[in-house]
Amino acid sequence: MTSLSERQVSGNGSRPTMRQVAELAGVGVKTVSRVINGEPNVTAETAQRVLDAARALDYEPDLHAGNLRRADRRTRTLGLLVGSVDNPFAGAVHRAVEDAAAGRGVAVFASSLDDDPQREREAVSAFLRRRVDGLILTTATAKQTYLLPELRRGTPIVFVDREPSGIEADAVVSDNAGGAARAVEHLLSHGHRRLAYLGDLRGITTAHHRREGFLDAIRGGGIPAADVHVIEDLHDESSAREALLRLLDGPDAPTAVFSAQNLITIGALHALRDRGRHRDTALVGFDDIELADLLEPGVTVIAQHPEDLGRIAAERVFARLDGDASPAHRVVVGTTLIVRGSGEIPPRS
Amino acid sequence: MTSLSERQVSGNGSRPTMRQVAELAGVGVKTVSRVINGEPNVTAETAQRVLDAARALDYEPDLHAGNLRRADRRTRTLGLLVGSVDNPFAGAVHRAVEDAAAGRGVAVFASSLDDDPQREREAVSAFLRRRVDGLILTTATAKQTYLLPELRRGTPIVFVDREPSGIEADAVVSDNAGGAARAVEHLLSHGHRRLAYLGDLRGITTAHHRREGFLDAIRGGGIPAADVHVIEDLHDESSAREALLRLLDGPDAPTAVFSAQNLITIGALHALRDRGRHRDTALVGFDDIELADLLEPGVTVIAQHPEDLGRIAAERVFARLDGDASPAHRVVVGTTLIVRGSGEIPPRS
DNA sequence: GTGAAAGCGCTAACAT
DNA sequence: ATGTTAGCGCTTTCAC
Repeated sequence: MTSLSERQVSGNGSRPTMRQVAELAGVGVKTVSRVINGEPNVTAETAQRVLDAARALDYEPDLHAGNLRRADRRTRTLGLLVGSVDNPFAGAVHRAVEDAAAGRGVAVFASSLDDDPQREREAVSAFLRRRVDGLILTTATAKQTYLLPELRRGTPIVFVDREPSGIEADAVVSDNAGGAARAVEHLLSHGHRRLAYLGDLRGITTAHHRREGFLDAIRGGGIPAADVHVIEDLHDESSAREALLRLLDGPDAPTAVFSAQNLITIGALHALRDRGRHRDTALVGFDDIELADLLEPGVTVIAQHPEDLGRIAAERVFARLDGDASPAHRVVVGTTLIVRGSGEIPPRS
Repeated sequence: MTSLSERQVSGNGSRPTMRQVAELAGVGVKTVSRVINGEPNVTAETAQRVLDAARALDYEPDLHAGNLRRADRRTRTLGLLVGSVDNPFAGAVHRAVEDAAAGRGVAVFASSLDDDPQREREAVSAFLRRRVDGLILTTATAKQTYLLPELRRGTPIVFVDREPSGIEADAVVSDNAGGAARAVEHLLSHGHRRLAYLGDLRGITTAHHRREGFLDAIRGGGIPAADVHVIEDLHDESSAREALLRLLDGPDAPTAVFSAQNLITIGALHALRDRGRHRDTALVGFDDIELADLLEPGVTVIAQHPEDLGRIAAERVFARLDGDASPAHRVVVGTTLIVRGSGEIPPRS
């Protein structure tokens, strides 16, 4: 009859509004609003009429429209920035954040940065335009001063895995230096003196701390620096593999290797296999890897606890949203040495 | 001075609006809107004044507020539902969806279902309330008729990995039956007759198709059904491990095993190691697993291509959003047999 | 090239 | 217990 509301989209396009629900139920919009939001002062009977109407129309309230006027202006949405959602470590962090958020009716946006600072800026902006209530990030930038205005505005920002720089904000990180030192001590205790460090891009704070922990322990063990190979700026499996192959083929091949990151560990494992040296070269990896226990030898690792990192980071966000105005927290999550065989191989004599 | 705008939140709480940017730039809001959205009819000079003001205030436009009145009503947001963001298969799908979406300025919500139908309903509702432009889901429900109203309304809904039921919608799935059959043929060609099938929950369509493919190939190979163990309703590593341990310890232990899912494969690998049977029992897994090439023997698998599934699913969503009103597509992505050793072990004689 | 007014779907504040 | 009015931050429409 009326041609006013005709649409030419592929579906019929129309989404029921609260007004339509109100009309069908024969009540005012505010009554519908009360029912949908579980507010008091509605008789059970009216409430039922409203719910029936909503059901009949397959009504879903528009959260964003409501937010525009709502006092707390919460979108019940979080933004998570990680290296890549495809990485097992990030997946575990993500899952923990999601679990903490789901209990509060909060949905999670995720974005992969591939350690590209430019992507971080864009992803943060995309999330802020969507008015996320908080941000959890494994930063890819050297300094995060660009977040200062947003932080001052009251948006909870929590750094996970990597520490912030140029900004005082909550951070939840692994004990990178301690874990790396523990790996070295473990190798030294098995008699090794010629060690190699295979590390990630130097600009990444975790890589820096792991390297420092490694070198501190080397010094503490009285090992001359000349006996140690420090290879950095590796960033994926293939570069790590090639780097270790070069070491194995060169003079003074290490008798023990510390690989400072999961992909680097996998690259190192490949290199050792390539040269048939996996049974006479010790290896300890930082961050646990899938199936490490089924390899021969099993891969000894310094395991991180990504579930804890993610959960605690999410809890920090919610604490801030709940009004916690205390100074920036820095939470350090311990690492765990998991002995499986590769780290206990003695030096070749 | 004015106490009207005082807030008691921890930050100063105020977020600049387009109006404030307009005032600072000395122009009307509509002009700011034009600049922010890259619309024509603004002189370069005015545009610069607006951009300067926006920069000075650290202004981020409110996408949702704009959407309320905007003609296309697109939030530039997608909802992705997977088994768990912590699973490598889901991670790869997720990453592919994200990459396809990022190019279009679309952000992605992800949610883990743990194969719980109830969680699916809640997650879908949470996404619809946030007005996602489209939905990509690895469904956990037996029937998805509850999505019919939304689909008719024009919201693109694409099923990935598992086929829909009770609803005609786009679907992108692996060739589950074909891949499973290929696994069986491979095992039969190496002389096996006593096979075992270790499968996921029967309610899951992929599990069903893999089982059918397995049984078809068994029949095609002239193997009597009595020589085959079919174990179903396994759903994680530990249940798979225990199930295979029981088979290995029982009479008529299989000489070859087909594990129909990545976690099941890992459980099976553990069981074989537990009994020291990994070198004399053949194994082919469905879905590739990390480090499969470094195990001894290497793990032969029917690899899926999760990146393709995710990318194609996202492309379907965008095609629908761009007006494609053709009947529901069903895209089948092939699988790849990767020979690594475990699948080529001959039967014990 | 620019801006004022109306309105998107909802909630706050204030009726009744 | 329920409804009415204004307004959230933006885009649309239309005037200049």
